[in-house]
Amino acid sequence: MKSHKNISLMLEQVYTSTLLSKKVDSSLSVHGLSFTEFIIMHKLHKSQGGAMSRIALADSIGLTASGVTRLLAPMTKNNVVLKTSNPRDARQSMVALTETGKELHTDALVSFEHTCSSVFSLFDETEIDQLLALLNKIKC
Amino acid sequence: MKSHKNISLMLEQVYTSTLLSKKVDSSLSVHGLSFTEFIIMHKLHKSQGGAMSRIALADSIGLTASGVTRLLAPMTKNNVVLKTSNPRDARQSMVALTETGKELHTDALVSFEHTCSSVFSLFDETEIDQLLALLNKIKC
DNA sequence: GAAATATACTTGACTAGTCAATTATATTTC
DNA sequence: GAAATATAATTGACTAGTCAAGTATATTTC
Repeated sequence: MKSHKNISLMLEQVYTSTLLSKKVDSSLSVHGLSFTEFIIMHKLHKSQGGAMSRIALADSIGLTASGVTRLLAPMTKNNVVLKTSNPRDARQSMVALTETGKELHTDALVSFEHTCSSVFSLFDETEIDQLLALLNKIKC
Repeated sequence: MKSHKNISLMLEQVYTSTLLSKKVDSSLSVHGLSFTEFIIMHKLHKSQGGAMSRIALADSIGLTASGVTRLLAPMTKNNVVLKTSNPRDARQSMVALTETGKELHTDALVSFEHTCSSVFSLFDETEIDQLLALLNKIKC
């Protein structure tokens, strides 16, 4: 029966992510970073121009604008990111990595890569592609 | 390069779960339940004998014992679950669904099934099995 | 069978968010 | 171009957890 499997899949999907997040959190803790903070830094690093608005950031990581505001507060205080304004739209405040932030990202990325490859070590490349394709087929 | 894909996969996996959790939370809110509360009720419902210790519950859902204690507090006050003792081990306090809890679970399960089938509507049964198998291959 | 160690919780202090309301600025509409 | 509406971000009040320390009971070790 399909509905039964749907339920198992949902539970398994969320359970797996809970454990994965904890694993990543503990691996990043040596850098003084949480997983979410790292994701923010990584998105900024990858972004065109190196700066993003809070809304763009929130959407890209699946959080609310409010959550992003709160997460950025300590990161700003710790000089990991900085706030600039967008001359085209005075409502927006753009966020970018500082030099310190860039270095921290580079360091943390090494730990993050380690954790990822350990967690997915049983996968061959085809399976990774398969899993990515299946995740993208979920209608969130 | 594989390490690059590992990273994308990790980010995608966690991002998807964030959105899924929000979707389920909003669907269960009409029953006054959070996703985690529903999971607790569902595990109790499925459990042999209908009662579980806090530790068993915590392990089965990927939370800490502490988190479970805090989650159960309001559920106990609202007469959804009840606490009993284990005569074989006085340290343990067992949790079970009340009659109210059983009815609530039955109702909420309908909403949950709906959400699950909507979210996985693009999947055929083979793909569900595939995704389940791949998730189980992750080394959490 | 007493002492040492391990297990099952619980609690205090904290982080990581959410939602609803508010403020400030942009955009649309007429 | 003034009024109505929409968007970006922040804040207050809250829920959902985490970790480290503490308490109570079990188990092991000698």
